[in-house]
Order: sequence, then C-alpha cells, then structure tokens
Amino acid sequence: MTPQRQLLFRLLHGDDTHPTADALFERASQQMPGISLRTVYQTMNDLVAMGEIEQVSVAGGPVRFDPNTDDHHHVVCDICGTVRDVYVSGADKLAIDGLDGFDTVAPAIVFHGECTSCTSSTNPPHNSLKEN
Amino acid sequence: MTPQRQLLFRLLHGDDTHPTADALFERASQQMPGISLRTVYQTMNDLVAMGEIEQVSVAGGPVRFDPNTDDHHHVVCDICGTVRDVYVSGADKLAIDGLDGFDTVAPAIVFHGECTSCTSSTNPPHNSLKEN
DNA sequence: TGTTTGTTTGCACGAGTTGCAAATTAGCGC
DNA sequence: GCGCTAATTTGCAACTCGTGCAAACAAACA
Repeated sequence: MTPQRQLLFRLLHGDDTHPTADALFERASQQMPGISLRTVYQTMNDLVAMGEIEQVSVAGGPVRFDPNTDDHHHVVCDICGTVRDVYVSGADKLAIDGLDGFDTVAPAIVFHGECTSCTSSTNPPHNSLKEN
Repeated sequence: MTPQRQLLFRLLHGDDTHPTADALFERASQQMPGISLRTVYQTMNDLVAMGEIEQVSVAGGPVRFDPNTDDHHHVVCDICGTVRDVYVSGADKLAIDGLDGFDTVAPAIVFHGECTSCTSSTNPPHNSLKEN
C-alpha cells in the first residue's frame, strides 16, 4: 500500500462521478505532484482485479471507475457524458429470447438520455462529451 | 450511392455477426480491391447517422455494426467476443431508482457470458477477444 | 548492509478512429 | 455526350486511450 495507492483509493471513494483515469490523475496531481498517469492506470487495474472497484465503459469514451460495487446499473447523459448510478429491480423477470448457446452471467443495463443540466436551455453548461 | 456504399450495405445486410470496421474492410477488399478502410468508417458512420444500421460498442473493443434496427439487445461472449442479438420483453416493467434529473430514452441491455464454443473443452476454438 | 520483491515512472508503441486535403466520381442540366 | 458542381473516396498524418517494457526507486527483511 504505497502513498500513491492510498491517495487514489481515497480520491475514488466518496466520488460518485465515475471519473476517468485522466480525471483521477488531474485530482491526484494536485495533492501529489509528479504522480504518473501510468500509476493511475496501474492502480485502477489492480483495484478492478481485486474487485474493490468496478469499471464502466460507455460507447467509445474512456473507461470510468466506480467505487460502488453494489449490484447496480448506469444512466449516461448522451450530451455531456455524465454517468450516474441507477438501481434496477425486476431484471430477473425479463423474458429473454436469444440466450441459447450462452452461459450467461448477468445483464449490464445502461440507460441513455439527457440530464436536466443539458436539457434546460436557461442553464446551458452543454459540456461536450469530450470534456471531463 | 456509390459502388463502395452499395457493396458495404450489401455485405452488412445478411450478416448477423456484428462485424467491426476492419472485418468489413477485409470482406469488402476481396470483392473490391483497393477500397479504403477510411471509406468503411465513413460509410458506417453515415449509415448510423441515417438510422439504417446500429452501432454496438462493447467494453474497450472496436465498434461493431448491426444491420438489425429492431428493438433488441445483445449477448457478448467474454472469451471470444462474439456478439449476438437478444430480444427482451418486460424491460418497460423494470423498477428503476436513480433516473431523476434525466430525460431518459431507452435502456441498452448487454448480457455477458460465455458461448458454448468457448465453454466446451472438447471443441476449444478459444479465439481471443482480439481476433475477428 | 545487501538482497529481494513489488511499485512507480517515463517513454515508446499499438489499436482504433478521425481530420484534412487532394484526387476521383456521381449526378445533373444542357 | 459534355461540362459543372457537389459529394465521395483515398491516403496519410494525427489523435486518444491504454499497455509493454525496462530502469529507477522504495519497503521489507535477513
């Protein structure tokens, strides 16, 4: 448990914004100048492998990290890219056709939409998907 | 409607393997040597924008293209990367907590699992995720 | 102290995709 | 068929996200 790992672990927990490696790197750099982006990737991969955190990947964009390991799903704003946790119940009752020939684990559900920050024209912080 | 577009459109329809741009490029090159990979990307993007086809992107890998524009979802083999269409009913009856502040469009459901080709040790065409 | 083991860092590389500008082609009126 | 214009295609460079590698470094420990 090196200082770098402690810092990253601390930064990620209590962060529900599903940050990218780059975003974490930015924040970590403020508290520990000189920390390497490579270390952020390395540490995130290790934490994922240990099951301490989850990876969320949405449509082409960079991977995001989620400290929430509960059974949950995600909503994505298709305009600004914001990701939020969503809890779904009843997924076990879905009627599914086409899983023949597959040992299936679990469904990952991603809701797509537009968040009100992006929708409300009076308050237009229309951040591009590229930002963050 | 150029010959390139006709060929690509034809190749994609009647192909339920959710090919990547590269896979399409390979197949197209056989029938039209000299066609550019750039053209494949360009054409696919146009078709997606026109709503003629759909894009499927799974965790890190390259984008795949799907001529099926029905309301459907996908299963992914986490070993070989195969993607298959899945029809789900009852998704409208899911109880969802956390969509506040979002104008939501629709859920995209991806089932993860292992296909029998990969599971059956007697018949192990364990293609890596990188192949195809 | 010296060794061992794991971590961090920098850099170069790789995959996938896009931007750009030049060359080519399609479509269309005549 | 001819010439024009707009769209398409192509090649290449560039970009983003992420990983491999090897050297430097740090922590633990005999």
